[in-house]
Amino acid sequence: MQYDPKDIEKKWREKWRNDKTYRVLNDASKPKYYVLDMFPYPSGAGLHVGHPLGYIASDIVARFKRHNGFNVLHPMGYDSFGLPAEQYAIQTGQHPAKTTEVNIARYREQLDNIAFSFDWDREVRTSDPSYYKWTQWIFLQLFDSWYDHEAQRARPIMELLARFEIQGWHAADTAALTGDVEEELGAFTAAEWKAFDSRTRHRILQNFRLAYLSEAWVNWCPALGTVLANDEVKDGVSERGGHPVERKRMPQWSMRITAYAQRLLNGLDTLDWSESIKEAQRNWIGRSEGALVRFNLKHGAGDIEVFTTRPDTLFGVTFVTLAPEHELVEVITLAERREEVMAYVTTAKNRSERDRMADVKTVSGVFTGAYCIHPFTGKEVPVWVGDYVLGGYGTGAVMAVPGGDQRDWNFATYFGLPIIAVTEGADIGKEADERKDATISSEGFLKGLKVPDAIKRSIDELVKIGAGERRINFRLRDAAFGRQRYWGEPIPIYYKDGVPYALPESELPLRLPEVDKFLPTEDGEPPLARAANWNYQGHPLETTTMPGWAGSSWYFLRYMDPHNEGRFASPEAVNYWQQVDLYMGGSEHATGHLLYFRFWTKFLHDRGWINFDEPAKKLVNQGMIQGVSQYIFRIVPVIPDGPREFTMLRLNLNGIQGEITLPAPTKFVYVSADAKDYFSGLGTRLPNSTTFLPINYLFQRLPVDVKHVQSGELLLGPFIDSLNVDANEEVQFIFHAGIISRLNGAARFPGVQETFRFLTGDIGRPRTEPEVEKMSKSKMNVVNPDDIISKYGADTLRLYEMFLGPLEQSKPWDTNGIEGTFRFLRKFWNLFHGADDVFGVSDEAATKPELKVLHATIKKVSEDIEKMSFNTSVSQFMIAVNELGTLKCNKRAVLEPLVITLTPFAPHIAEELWEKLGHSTSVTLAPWPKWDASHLVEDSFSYPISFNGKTRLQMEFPIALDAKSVEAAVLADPEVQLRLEGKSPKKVIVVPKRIVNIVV
RNA sequence: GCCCGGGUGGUGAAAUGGUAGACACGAGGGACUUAAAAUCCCUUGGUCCGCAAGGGCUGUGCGGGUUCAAGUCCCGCCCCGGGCACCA
Repeated sequence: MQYDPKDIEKKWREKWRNDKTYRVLNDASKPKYYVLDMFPYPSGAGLHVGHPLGYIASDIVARFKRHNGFNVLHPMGYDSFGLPAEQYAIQTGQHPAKTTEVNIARYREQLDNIAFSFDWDREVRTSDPSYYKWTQWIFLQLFDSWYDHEAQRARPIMELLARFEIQGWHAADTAALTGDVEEELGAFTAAEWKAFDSRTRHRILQNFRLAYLSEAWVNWCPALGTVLANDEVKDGVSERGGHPVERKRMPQWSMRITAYAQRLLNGLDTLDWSESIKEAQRNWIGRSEGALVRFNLKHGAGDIEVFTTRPDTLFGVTFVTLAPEHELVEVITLAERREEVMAYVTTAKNRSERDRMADVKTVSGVFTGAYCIHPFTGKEVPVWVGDYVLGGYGTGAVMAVPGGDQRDWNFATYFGLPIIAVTEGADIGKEADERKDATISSEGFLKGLKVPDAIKRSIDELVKIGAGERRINFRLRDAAFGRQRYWGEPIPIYYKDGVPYALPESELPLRLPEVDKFLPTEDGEPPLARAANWNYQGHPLETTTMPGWAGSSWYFLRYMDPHNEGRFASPEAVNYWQQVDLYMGGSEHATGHLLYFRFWTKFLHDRGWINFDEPAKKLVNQGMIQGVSQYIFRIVPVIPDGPREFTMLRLNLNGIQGEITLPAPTKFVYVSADAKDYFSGLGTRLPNSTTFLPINYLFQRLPVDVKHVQSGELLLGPFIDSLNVDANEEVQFIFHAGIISRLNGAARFPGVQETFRFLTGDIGRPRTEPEVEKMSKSKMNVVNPDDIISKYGADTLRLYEMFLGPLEQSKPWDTNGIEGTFRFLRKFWNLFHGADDVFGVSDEAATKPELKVLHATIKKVSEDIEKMSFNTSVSQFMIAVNELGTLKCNKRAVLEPLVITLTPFAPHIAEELWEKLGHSTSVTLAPWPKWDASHLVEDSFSYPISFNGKTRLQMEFPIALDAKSVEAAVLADPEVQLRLEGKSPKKVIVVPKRIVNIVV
């Protein structure tokens, strides 16, 4: 029997399913290993070849650990709430739950085809009420918690209430209770607290809750009645529809992730994650040390607070800039400047933040007419508004030091504001001096100090005169948690007198209501406002839903105990499975998902629900699989029905050779990539001064479906079929050697009647031009694993994806090499089958060379899996099969252990052969073979003999021979002597079992 | 601008400081076959010398350095990919 994956793979898929081979029990008697993949969003496009790359790698590790006696948790599920399903629902009216269901079914089928060892009994879906019940429950815990910065952990809000009743709240509590990173709060005594009405108390508590309602800036699009993400806004209008967008402050549910900023930063040091991901998180958290400085206003009470990392440059301050959103803008602007300032503010703040940040070149701003007082010099400092200052970062105001900060310099130069040099050796006529190792040269007490000393000294001075203090600032902002959307978890909150209250736990899950349309209401309320009876005991329920990252922030816990109805997971399950041992996923989640994931884990730990505070010990990012698009070129008439006849040059390998008149060129004139250069000067003159194409023809580059391309050549038949041309319509191809065309299915070379076959055989096929880029439908370069599986089988796909190269490296998907892995499997199969294709293995004892191959393979593959170097393990398997083939080895003693080692990579073929070898239980349960070093010992080693590091000849010596004897033997060799030309070597280096190097 | 990756044959790639290019694709040649498929064998970094056997030189983005020995370590550049950012 020839190796035929089709039947084998189907057979085993069914058997695994029926036998529940991959079921995992919480069996505390075995050591555990938790392998987790980032679960997919089930999009309508289905799985593409990029998805399985990580899944296959983690599956190999999971299976390997299982063979090595671990109880392995390796689950899969779906991040099934999300925008695409909702958009589709808006367009088609289909309920997102329905389309999600259909998409999941397709994903499941595709995943099953690749033989992942998932325990599907543990599948979770974030959109399933039995799952989101617990997402809502965690939300309620967050709502019920505050962060104690002294104890560095979250605590129940009750404990804060108790504290208020005894101590009230004082300015001195700011550092302890809000960690200096949150909003200011007015002081109150214990007596005052007790006297507050419930509304006031709730309002105050919002400042402490980890899930809280606050005013936040959003991109509001009145026409769409919804809030847009930064990247949905371009040039102040919505990307879809081009409707105006305004920045608006709206009540929003937020997560106080900033409370965890320092711990999220510290925790990184304990994690076995890639340095690039950790660095990305560090940058995102963006801790900076500096000072808070207060500039008193010249007129009226109050001050402008600025945060600066460079208080040492204070003497260089020549103005202060406020963000357009800054609340003081309206207060301090002089009446006569009001109109101009407000006009600027309106335009500036309505630019999206991304726009403002991306546009470095344009400087814009306006003078408020107001002044503040420099804390050290007492001089008046003008206050400006500029959109280079962002409202959401720091205090929303900067002290501008044009001599020390380039952005301030640009602003000052543009508006003609004074620039003072702050550092020695600065050339402020050209640019700001941002060096952090400079010496301060400005006037005052900082003069002559190095920057770090000057920073310290300036803060001391600020504290002394009460104009500022040391401050740590984080770039990280609290995460917006509410979404004006339908397809997400409802937030379990109801409102009484406008005050938000937690829904009782017994009311969970708060199910998504039915609505007539998935659109906002006419007055801009989110879709949930359309639901009938959307209230709790007569009180309105929250109408926004949770963002996509809510469900994925804790899913790793649910897999541990997915059907528990009384808790998100039982303490026993959590204690047993603990952290994820290996987390596999894309690096695009570096700052989104992975940060929230860590945040929720820390929170659940603080409140005592779990006993660890990082979700995943080890993280591996699989590289991106890019698509290889294929482009062909086309000549199209600019006027579709205009005159068609034109003259072209006849081309061949030597270039241009005569003219061809195409009597009736059609709309389908394609140009092979190897001839495209002749068209580069389109409409202009070619080197021999003959116009090639009339000016009213266009030369286009367009992608062709990668399915219609093989080895860089266009497959004419399938391609022409895909064009939907009438059978009598002509399609022409121009390429290097000439022109071919097809009419009525037959093709002819101009002037000569020929068959199609002649043309493809003789002239070849039109070449396409490849380009590596992101996989996308529009580029027609999406490769779906199903096609490959139906052609070669899942085992080949698994092996090939691993063989492509190092897991973490991005690489283009290219099936050119896939034959190699398929051939390998066939050769592997043939080792067990005689020339007549009948299964047969021998029970003879293995020979020494056979054992060497076997043990070298076990060793290499075992070590490579631990290192996640799967491409090299596949190579080792190939080497083993080639060598065993040469040795004509069909011995059970060699092949049986080899089958086990191949199982993690190619489980179907391994199961089939294992069964043929006479086993009745699954090979997935077989213990991993141990390699024995004694089989790998060599008797002798062929030393490369090099002269000055250049290898010249080989000499074989027994391994046991010591360095001295090797040296003597080498020098005694006549050929070595010949090369020495009588000279005696300066030095001879002998590295046993490695090399001999003679220095002359 | 900053941060993180990465530059090795025609292609994907391999290489504890120790024989650069394993393994695979592709290409070329051959065997088997009516033919095809499949399989097997040989050649395959570049270049030069040689009828041949064989040999020389050169070669891991570029320029230096350390070392008996560098794809690998150090210094300085260039290029490509990805991420972040008027972050004060």
